[in-house]
Amino acid sequence: MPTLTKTDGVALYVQVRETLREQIKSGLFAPGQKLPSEDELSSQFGVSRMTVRQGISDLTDEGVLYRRRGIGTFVTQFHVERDHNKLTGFSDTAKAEGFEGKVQLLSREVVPAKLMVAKALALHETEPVIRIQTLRWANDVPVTVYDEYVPYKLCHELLQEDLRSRAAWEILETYGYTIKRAVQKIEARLADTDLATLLNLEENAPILYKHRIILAEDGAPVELILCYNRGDGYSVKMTLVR
Amino acid sequence: MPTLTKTDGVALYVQVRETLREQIKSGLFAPGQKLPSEDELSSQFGVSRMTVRQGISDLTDEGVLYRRRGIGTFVTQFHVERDHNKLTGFSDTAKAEGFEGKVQLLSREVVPAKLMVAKALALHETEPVIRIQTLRWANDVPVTVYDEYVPYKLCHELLQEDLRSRAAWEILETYGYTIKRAVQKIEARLADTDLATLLNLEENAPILYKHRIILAEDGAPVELILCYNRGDGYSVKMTLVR
DNA sequence: GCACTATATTTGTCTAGTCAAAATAAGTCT
DNA sequence: AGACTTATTTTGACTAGACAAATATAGTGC
Repeated sequence: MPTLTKTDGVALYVQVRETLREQIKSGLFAPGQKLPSEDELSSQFGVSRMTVRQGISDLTDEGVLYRRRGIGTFVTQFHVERDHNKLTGFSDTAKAEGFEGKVQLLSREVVPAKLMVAKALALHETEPVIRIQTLRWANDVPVTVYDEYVPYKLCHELLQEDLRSRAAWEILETYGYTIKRAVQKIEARLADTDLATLLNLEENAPILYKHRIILAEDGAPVELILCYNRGDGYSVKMTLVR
Repeated sequence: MPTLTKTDGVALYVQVRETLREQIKSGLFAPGQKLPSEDELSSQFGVSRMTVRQGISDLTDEGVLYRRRGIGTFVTQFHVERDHNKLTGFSDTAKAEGFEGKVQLLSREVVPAKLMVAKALALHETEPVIRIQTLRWANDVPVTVYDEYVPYKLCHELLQEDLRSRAAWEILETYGYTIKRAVQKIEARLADTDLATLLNLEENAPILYKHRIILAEDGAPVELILCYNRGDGYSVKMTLVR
């Protein structure tokens, strides 16, 4: 059994969770297989049962394990990719999916908020917002047009920052804002002339449109992103829970 | 303070959670406001602090509350609708969204699994699957074409069941299968002639295409749904977590 | 063989504490 | 006034137990 350390600052339940995840990934616990009971694990790891439970709970939430009262804890059969519904940056996604990502800045300006933007960002109309338009490339193919809006009062430094590797909300994180979640709405649309030109498509080609609001820890909206993805070859993945 | 009952079979932490949710909804705790400390709540509710914490943790996972160590627990500012990423049936959705839903059965037959279907359902090619095609209406407008596949060996009774109110996976639940999650892929496409006719659209109108695999508790796929939504007026909502 | 019963196993819930870490507020010294 | 220290509050992590509920298993009686 692997030994846990009590002094390196990593919580014991996190060490338990990651140890189990590693053992599952390595095949020590195969899909469908029953794990040792919580009592057994707690004595093997040398921690209390509640600590083991916290680690296991994280993995059941992720869908790696499932529990059945009176029977035991099991590894789920088919490990579909599980990290959907995660808010990740473009460069991280590029790295994970294995393509070369490039961001081309189209424009950056301070403009008064349109009604739609003001509504999404809980501002008054005509309040100044920073608007950033970018074109994103994957392996030298233009895939997405980004139209981002951030309240000017939130972070005027955004006008100087380098935008080629990070989205605006990732920069906001470095200024002390804690980004916790985002809500987005997905629709199917058709490319207008401008979009078609930028994305190198024919007019009326299918476009996956995303309306995304980035929320800080306290639930306050910090950014609005309107996102136009070319329809061919692009898809959004998500998991639904009963 | 509301009294919790120890005998009605509802876990105390669930009662704490729902009491807090009700108090927040009623405005007793306003957005941005600080909740009483966990110690205080535990003495007010008459339960241990760990029990209070479990209730609060559920609400932070939902995004209703957020905690800051050393400071306190707070109500999030803007209550965006939170029940995204939930797997719900068509009639439940209709009820929640407030439209009249109707399901029209187009065809139901047993066919050998195509490669794509076999792959999604972890079957061998040509294994028999039940294919169900339906057209779904909202307020007498055709909005979605459903193309569902269920392994024949899983539940042949599906050939007799009434499909007008429930999706196949909802019927599987009544046969003892525990549905826990689904993974789906969303794309933007164009309507072909058949789809355009069914959905009363012009050809090449935008279509939101969903490829959804329903998974049982143990992670085994029990159903594949190919879903074609008309693009105008239809959108998928989801939340992303950092 | 079949229905029922007792027993052991395992997860779910809960308690009553402890200590640590982070943030705030008050007080103290220079 | 400003920097530093100290005490207080609050959440985070953890322990070592307890009992309940669900399931499986073995045994018993007919």
